[in-house]
Parts: sequence; C-alpha cells; structure tokens
Amino acid sequence: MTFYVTTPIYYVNAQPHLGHAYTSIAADVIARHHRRRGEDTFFLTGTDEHGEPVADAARAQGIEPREWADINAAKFKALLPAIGVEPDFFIRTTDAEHKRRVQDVLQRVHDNGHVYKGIYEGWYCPRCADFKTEAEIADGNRCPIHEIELTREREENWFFRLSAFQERIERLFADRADFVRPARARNEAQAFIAQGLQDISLSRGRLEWGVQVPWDEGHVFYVWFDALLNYYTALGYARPGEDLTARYWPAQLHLVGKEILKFHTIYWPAMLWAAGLEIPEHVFVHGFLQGSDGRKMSKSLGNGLDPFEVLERFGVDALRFYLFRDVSFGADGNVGMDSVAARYESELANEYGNLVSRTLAMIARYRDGLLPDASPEPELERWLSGLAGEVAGAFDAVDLSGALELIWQRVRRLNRYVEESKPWELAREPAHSAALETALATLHLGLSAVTVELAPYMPGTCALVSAALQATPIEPIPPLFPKRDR
RNA sequence: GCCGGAGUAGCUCAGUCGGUUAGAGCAGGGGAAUCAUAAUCCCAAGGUCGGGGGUUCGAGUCCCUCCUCCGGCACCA
Repeated sequence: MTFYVTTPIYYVNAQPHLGHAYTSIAADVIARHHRRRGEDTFFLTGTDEHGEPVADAARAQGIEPREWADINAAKFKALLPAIGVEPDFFIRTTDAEHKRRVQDVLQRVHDNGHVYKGIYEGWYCPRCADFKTEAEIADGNRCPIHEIELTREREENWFFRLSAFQERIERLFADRADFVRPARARNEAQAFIAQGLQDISLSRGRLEWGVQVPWDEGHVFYVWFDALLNYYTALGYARPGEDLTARYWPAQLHLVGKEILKFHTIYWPAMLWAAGLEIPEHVFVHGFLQGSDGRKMSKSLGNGLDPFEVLERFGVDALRFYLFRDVSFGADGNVGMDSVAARYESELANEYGNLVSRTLAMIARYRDGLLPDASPEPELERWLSGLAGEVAGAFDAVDLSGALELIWQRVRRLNRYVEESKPWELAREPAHSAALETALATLHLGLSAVTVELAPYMPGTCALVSAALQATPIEPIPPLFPKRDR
C-alpha cells in the first residue's frame, strides 16, 4: 500500500512564515503517521519559481530571475529542518527535469485537442496585470480588487478548453463525496462549477520567465499550469535513475490552503484528464491561522505569531503540537503567543510531561526500574488498545485535531488512573504487591500507546519517551517540557 | 460589488436528522492527595447560542434580513 502526500509549492517571492510552516508540518505529521502504519509513503514539497512577480522582483534587485529564485528557494528549504519536516523530495519548478516534463504533459494536452489559440480581447487591470471576465467587473468598469478603471487590451493566447470538462467535473463531485474535504470546501467548489466553467488562458506571450510552450516558442505557460504539474513531474526524477510515477501516482492527498481551492479541485483534475492521466484521490483544504484578535495576521496590526519565536521559547515539538491542538484542522482559527504558552504549560508540561515523569519515577522507585510482568487493568487495556484504530480513522479523514483529541483523552485518563490506583499507598503494603504491579503495567502500557500515536506530531520528544520506556532499568529522565517564563 | 464560509461560557472549541436540562478543555473559585516538572485529581460556578424577524407542537440547528470577521474573483500558506 502506498501513500503520496503533497504540500502546495511555495511561491518564492514571499518570505517563509507561519502559514508555510503550518501546511508543511501538517503534511509531515500525516506522512509520519502513514509511514508508521507501514505504508510505502512519499512526501513532496518545494517551491514555485516562475511568473511575472518573480521576474519583476529580480529586475528590481538588478539580478537574474534565476538568482532571485535561488536565494529565496534556499530560505524555504532551510525552514524545513527547523520545524522537523522531512520531505522525501524538494521540487523547484526551475528544475530542468520538471520543465521538460511540464512540456511533455502539456504537449499531450495540446495533441489531445484541448488547446486552441485565441485572441483575447477584454478588460485589463494593470495592477492585477490581468484580464477580467464580464462577471468580475465591478460597477463603473472597475477592477473589483483595486477599484481602478479597466482598460481595453488585446493579447494573443493559448487557451485550455476547461469548459469542455464541465460535465465530467460535475460527475466527479457527485460520485466522490470525499474528493474535496472538508464539506464546506467542497460546497464552495461546487458553487463555482455551477456558475459554468470558462476556458482559461494557458500561456503568456509577453513573459519570458517560465516554461516555454513547445509548439509556440514565443510563449511560456501560465505559471499555475507549470506549478500544479509539480505533483506529477517530481515523481519522475526525485530519485536519480528511478521513475517513481507508477509507484506513487495518483497521489492520495493534496494539502492546500483555502485560497487555492479552485486550482486544485477544478483546474487540476481537468488538466490531468486532458493529458490522459489519473487524478488525485483527495484534496484537503485547511483553514487560515489568524491573529489572536481573530483578524488576518499582519505586520501593521502586530497580531502575528512568529514561528521562530515559538521555536526559540518552546521548541519544535511544542510548535507542531500547538498548531493542531489549538486550531481545528480544516477550519480557521486564532493563534497567539499566550495560547502557545498556555498549551505548553497545561498540556505538555503538566499533563503529558508529568505523566511521563511520574510513571518512570514510580517504576524506578517501586520496582527498581524493572517493568512488572503483570497484566494491565482489563477495562483500561481494552480502551487503550482501541486508540491506534481510532487515530487511524481520524487520519483517514485528515482530522489531525480529532486524532490529537483522541490521544489526549487517554493522557487525561491515565493521570486520573494514577489518582485512582494510588500506587504510593499500594507500595506501603507488601500484601498489595499484585495490585501495584497491575497499576504500573497499566501505566506503562498506556504511556507507550499514547506515545506511539503522538510521535508523528512530536517525533523528537516521543523518541526520548519510547527509549525511556524500553530501557533496562527504567529510570527518570529530565523534564521534557521544562517550565518557562510566561 | 458578486460567490463561498464563520460568529456558541472570560479564552479555544464540540454540538449528527429540528427533539429532554446546550457540552469539553483552559483561566478564575473551593477542596483532596504526595508518585511526579507544585505537576495531579475531585467539586461547584460560569450561556439572551452575533442582532432582529419568520416557519414549527418544538430552533444553536431550517428560512429572511442586518452587523462583524475570513477566503475567492488569473498567480502569498
């Protein structure tokens, strides 16, 4: 069984920020979970480097676009180890291997008759550097985004016959209810489809920074077509001398933010069909992390959360945990340093960290670090053994927050169990030796079960705990989540 | 402007098909315990479900409307 998961590729003009880290960590958690389930897993991320904004930014710096892309792609790549993200490959759309494969695939789209040359004449917004359809034009012949007056322009373009896929896309959404998740994202896509799909521009005539159109060398492909294809092209050259396409395509899961829903749920399947390729199984649309005031993070509002500050104060595992614990994955949610600190202290230090401490300490103290050969408490054992299956179910629904909640129910239950069984009282009476051993065995089992499921979120911490639980003799370890200044 | 989503306790969130008294966690209040990073556990308290109107025997849930926030509308997660 194979599992192929992707993040969007990040546009190199931006500086890496929390949003990029969020999606990358989510994909990494998912990849680690599936790998642990024994699936043959491939995890792809990378950078999107073509298009006019990159060319413009490079020109402003007085350097070549490629140089500008190199500088910025390196920043995105450098972010990954800092946030514990280990992809199997990092694609750059400026890779020669990618460009060649984009040309191959789109040549097939062309040869299959899904492309035509048209003169595009329409209303053009110089600020968007693009044309507007009739439906998009605001009152007074203005750009709905920039609110400036549009000008009449003509451009010769290659077009993709998206309109021809109207019915097939409608059928896709009807037949596969979970193609796009969560449901509200699917509804949004369907509402867009119902308005009627229009052909879209496939090339740019006046731009050089892109992948050349093989049948018309004066054009480059519109950057989205080049970018989307990364999910497919990467498999062809991620491992030198080996083509992984047959092994991993189609992808099981594309993770995307809600602002690029249309490209992934409508344009992308149509393009793949046009090329005669299979479409991905699922697209999961996550929400946005907002400032602690519930508004979009912005420098001017000063309501942002700096991932590097979280890393510095609380560590990488705390960041990874926090993002899926405090914000329900798939919905928008508010984040802030105060809530990071609160989660860190109450859940990581006090609940999980302390459970580890007290469990290791009691086994060391009452049984000289040797795990008693006793059966765990039966009812609790049954509930604990159900965890793996429940968590797997949540992951199959891409419910990273739900899985974490299932795990946390066990963490809380185990702390409660310590209070109920009172090992320190049992230890005073030799007659209660069997009961003590049952309690210690139950705690060991429970903590092991929880730690295994938690490992995709907090790989470093959980490796330490697993090692401590398997050591002979078992002995206390330093605090995993030491208290910090608030 | 048009399309889509969201608004539930001080905070972060659940809430299935319209059905009994709207549920958790955190913070704040009270108590117990001592294995543990003073970490834990128990109890109580905390609500005009954004505002207004409507449908219904019955609305957090369905409909209308207004307010606020988020995203899209050809390239920032």
